[in-house]
Amino acid sequence: MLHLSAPHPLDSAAVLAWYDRHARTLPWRTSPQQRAQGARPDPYSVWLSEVMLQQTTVAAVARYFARFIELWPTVADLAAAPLEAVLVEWAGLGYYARARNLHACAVAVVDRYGGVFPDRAEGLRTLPGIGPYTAAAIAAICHDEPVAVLDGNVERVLARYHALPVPVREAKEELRSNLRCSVPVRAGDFAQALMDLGATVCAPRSALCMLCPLEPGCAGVRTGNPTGYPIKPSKADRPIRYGHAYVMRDGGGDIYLRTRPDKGLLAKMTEVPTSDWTAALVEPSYPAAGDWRHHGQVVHVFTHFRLELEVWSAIVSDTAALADGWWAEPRDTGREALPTLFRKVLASVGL
DNA sequence: AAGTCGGGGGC
DNA sequence: GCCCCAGACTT
Repeated sequence: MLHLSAPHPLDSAAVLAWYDRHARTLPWRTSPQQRAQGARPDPYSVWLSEVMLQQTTVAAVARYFARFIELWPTVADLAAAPLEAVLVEWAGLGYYARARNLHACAVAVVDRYGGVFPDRAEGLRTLPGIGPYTAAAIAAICHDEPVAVLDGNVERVLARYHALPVPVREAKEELRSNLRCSVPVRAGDFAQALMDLGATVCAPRSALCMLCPLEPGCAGVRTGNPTGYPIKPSKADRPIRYGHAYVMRDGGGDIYLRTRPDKGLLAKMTEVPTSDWTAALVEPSYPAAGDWRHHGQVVHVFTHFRLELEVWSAIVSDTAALADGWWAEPRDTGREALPTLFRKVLASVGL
């Protein structure tokens, strides 16, 4: 089914001219001026930033990016690091499968390609954690391969430009093939230009069309309601799950921590023990004997459900049954792979 | 094609 | 509160 009534190439020259004047300065970016003088971005930095930026804002990524580059300046350094160290540094950024795939990808690049990333999107696409978007982005930005770089920003720009009459998901491949026809020689700058355009001019709730280099051909402007696009699919309501979290401390004040299962939510990350998370709250079932004290609730919102945990703490003496985890000093929890949820739990008991 | 997978910033 | 973010992977 075709949804682009009159597909025509974008004015890529106008987009590039806009980008030459308005490109954002980002830590992982090579500016259009630098690129014009022959500078090429480092594929490792581009890859690292692209993975971190998946479904994640620039502001949230900046500190993590700097820290990873400081700790692991090359893909070989990252590949040589233990996965546990990578998870510690990723903690708080979310979508932890990205961190596991990041490490697996680094190992694969070293083992399969001698530490050099493939230069074409087709080759990049075979690596863990690199999907259609990321493969295209790396190949375009690093080598100017003329591929369509289609992220959420660009989807919005194109949905408005074409006044796309259906949700993006139903027309994604059509948008991709159409965009491919508009890619100029400066493929990397063009890709970053469209993403900057979506982030600054053609933003989710505001469209500054008078500033947009694509305004002359934009069907969304002609409808009089460009921000009405993209059309959103109906959203499912978020269920609530309930449970208990048990913060245990030994006689020395150390906190009992353990590793979550290999698969599923927050896989392989560090946690404090909790009950199952269920549709209705059940009575607490304390993991060890002690004088248990209630500390109120922690509420945490995940993508597809909302979690409300009752937080309990106790000093426990019989620690024999707590053998699968370890005891950590409160001052050392910054070096544990604790997701934000469990940092909230510790904070609620004053740790 | 739909579901799973975090967390935060902006409004 | 709600929306969305330089998406990938599984089923």
